[in-house]
Amino acid sequence: MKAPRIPEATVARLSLYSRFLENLDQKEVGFVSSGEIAEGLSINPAQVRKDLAYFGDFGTRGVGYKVKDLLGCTLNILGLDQKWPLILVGAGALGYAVCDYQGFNKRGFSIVAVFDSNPAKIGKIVGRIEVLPMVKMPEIIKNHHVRIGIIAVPANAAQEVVDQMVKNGLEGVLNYTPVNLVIPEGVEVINIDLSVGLESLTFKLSQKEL
Amino acid sequence: MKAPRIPEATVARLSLYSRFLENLDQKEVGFVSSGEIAEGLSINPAQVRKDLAYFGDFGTRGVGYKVKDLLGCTLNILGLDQKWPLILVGAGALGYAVCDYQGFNKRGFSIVAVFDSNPAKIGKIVGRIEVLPMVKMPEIIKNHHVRIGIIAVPANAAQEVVDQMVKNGLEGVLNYTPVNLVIPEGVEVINIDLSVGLESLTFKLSQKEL
DNA sequence: GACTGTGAAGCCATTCACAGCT
DNA sequence: AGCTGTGAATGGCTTCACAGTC
Repeated sequence: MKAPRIPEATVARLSLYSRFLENLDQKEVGFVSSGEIAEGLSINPAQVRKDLAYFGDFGTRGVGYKVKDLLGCTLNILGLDQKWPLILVGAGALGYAVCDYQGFNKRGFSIVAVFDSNPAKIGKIVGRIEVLPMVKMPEIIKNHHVRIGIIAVPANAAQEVVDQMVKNGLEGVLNYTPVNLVIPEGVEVINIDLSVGLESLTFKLSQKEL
Repeated sequence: MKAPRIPEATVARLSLYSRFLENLDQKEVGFVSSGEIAEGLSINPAQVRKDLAYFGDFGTRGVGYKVKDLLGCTLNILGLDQKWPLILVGAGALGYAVCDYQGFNKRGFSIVAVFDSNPAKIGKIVGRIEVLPMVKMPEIIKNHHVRIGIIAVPANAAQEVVDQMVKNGLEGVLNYTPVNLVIPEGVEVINIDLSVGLESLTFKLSQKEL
């Protein structure tokens, strides 16, 4: 595998390709062209080819890409050929939703523990998993070799939570909180903002009136 | 207000600025510089100034921006000086989370109705709101002048839901489903993918090993 | 002195257009 | 004929650097 530095945007799309291919594979489609992928995802075909070509020559000219092979490659590149145990902090409504979310399970992720700082929540069951107190975090992370944590707590608790995660050696954080987390070099954070998109919509609809 | 076409990315950041300013205002901070905003959001200061300058000259050289004024302007630009009633389809865990999400309420959004196609869910209460059957959608949309809908259903139901939304005149859709929705020209869709970010993380962490 | 507003430069990403394979 | 892989062209966004203002 050669690695001439992959654009951020390409990685994000790779995830989309991979899921798209999974669907095709389930429908037992054998081959697919860049044009078909592009249409299914509302992307430019050249974009699809260029993205895939970063990682090697997967396609056959005149034919397209073999679904099974390409799917395997995308999973491989994304690191999904290995198991990624996750921990989740926050047993509120958002935490429940994350546990319940099919997109994680389907792709081989598994949440091995849910934590909450509220004593009233400890012991409750969130999607088959018992909620644990925060003090158990070090132990769980070590025993399950967890590298990634998910933050689904109220905004004012987010920094405190990520500090603990970092202290316990986590290398990646998925942050559902609208907070700009401060983290040391070497830890990766991905922010998913549930409401910025809504305000893009109101902006656009407001503009329409003019 | 002049409008020389605003970059997509600028609009997204405007939402961040606006929330950041709201926090400052609550702390009764009077003035703020582009550098301070930039630091708080991990952005380049020049970026902040350029973004804000698209909409007019809000700042004072040597001083910075007046928090209250700038906050008002951002809200105005984003269209948040008016009420945006929303409907939500999907009374599962994700739907609960969306209803519960403080980011919407704090910014003046209100969900006026929750719909679900599952008869077992009808009549249940989601965050003070009763779950209604899908057939009530036209009536609610008309009576409350709803323009934006939120989709939080399982993936396989998403297209069907958006079709109904469009048929009933909605102009904007916030889609939490990992599905590429097909919609007619003139309807705005924002996709928020809860899991793509996680796969960016696994990609990066996998690369680290090399 | 401090900070904004902005042309110019630089960088990244997307799209085009076509050569090359099957 | 059909579709991939890719240099070249385009377009958009970000950053720099500095003139202008308080």
